[in-house]
Amino acid sequence: MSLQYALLGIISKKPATGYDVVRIFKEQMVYFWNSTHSQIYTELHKMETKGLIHHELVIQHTSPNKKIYSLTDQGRKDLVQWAIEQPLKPAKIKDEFLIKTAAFNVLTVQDMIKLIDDVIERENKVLEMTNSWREHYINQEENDLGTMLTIEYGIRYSKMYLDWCTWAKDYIENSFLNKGSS
Amino acid sequence: MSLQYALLGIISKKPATGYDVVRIFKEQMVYFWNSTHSQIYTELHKMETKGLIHHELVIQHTSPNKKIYSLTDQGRKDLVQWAIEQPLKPAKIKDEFLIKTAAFNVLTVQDMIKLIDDVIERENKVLEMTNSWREHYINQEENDLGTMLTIEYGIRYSKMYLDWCTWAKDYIENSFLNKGSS
DNA sequence: AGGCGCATGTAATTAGTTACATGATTCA
DNA sequence: TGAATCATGTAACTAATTACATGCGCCT
Repeated sequence: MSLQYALLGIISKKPATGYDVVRIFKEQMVYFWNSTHSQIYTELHKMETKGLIHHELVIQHTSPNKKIYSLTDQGRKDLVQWAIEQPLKPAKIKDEFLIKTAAFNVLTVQDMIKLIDDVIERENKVLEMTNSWREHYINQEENDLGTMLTIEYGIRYSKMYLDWCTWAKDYIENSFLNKGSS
Repeated sequence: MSLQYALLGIISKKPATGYDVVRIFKEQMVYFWNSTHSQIYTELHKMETKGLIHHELVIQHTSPNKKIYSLTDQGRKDLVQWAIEQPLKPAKIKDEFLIKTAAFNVLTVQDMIKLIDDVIERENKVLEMTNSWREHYINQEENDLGTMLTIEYGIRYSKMYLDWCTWAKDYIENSFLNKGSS
């Protein structure tokens, strides 16, 4: 259900295709939402049936035809009402790396460090992508408040994650200095 | 599937009941995993059938009987193998508040500020809980590396979230100083 | 008397993932 | 010539949520 509001929110800024939404999720929203193209397309169909959005078909020659979705009045009304009236559900996070971290007791120090290094590399890439996306975004005509706020959130999230990784490596190294491994 | 490894990880530290696991998820792991009792009980059944865990039934008089689960050798082996060999899946986050934030363009400034204040209040409570849980935990006999690392992660996460909220309020106030609302 | 903590489970439904399916254009 | 981008969809399956179900003891 929340996915529908996520989609309404995205489309509220600018009419978009399902394909656009997929890109937005992974470029700008990885830090707080995720979905797949199959789920998005089916959800858009349902929302159109409910009268929350409608589409305009654009015939293309060099690439496949596309459906550009916009909000209906009902869709906009529902979005606003949800945003201000619906009590916030707590965030739900599934982070496998931290599950592995929680289970460090079954690993050797070398394995721990390797896992952390891998995640540092990964998170650095994400941060780089987000940084460059922000730069590109800021040098544009329109800049949307929601985008400015959430992109800053993403950058802070990545930095916090990376700082914690560095701290964790230190903590582990200190813990095992005069103790040996596992 | 990852849930099974999360459960193996928890049980690897200390034998636990389904009920214990539910508590651990919400006290210590809210920052990186979540599940419900119904899912956990059914998953524990499956894992026992697969020979990853086994239980000891404890008959109680003042409260209901309980099943204390421990890892089998196979369970421990599977956990280690998963931790060191399985490539990390990217974290999946579902944070409704940030979806609302992304859609701030449809709201009034008052509504934005109210939403942020609500989330600050909520996050402060979470941080307090985590802080007091950590203090209680540190003053104990055994202290597990995974727990130490992930609890620190949680505290950093909450602080980052709160800092960002403060920053966002400032940003919004500055944006609308001489412009009016919506 | 009513709610919370302890403790476990199943059934029904919804949400999400993975696999299957197509096809032109562009770039290396 | 092989992979990536654009673009949309359905089918099969797995994961997760919500609702239903029980029952004692303790605290207010």
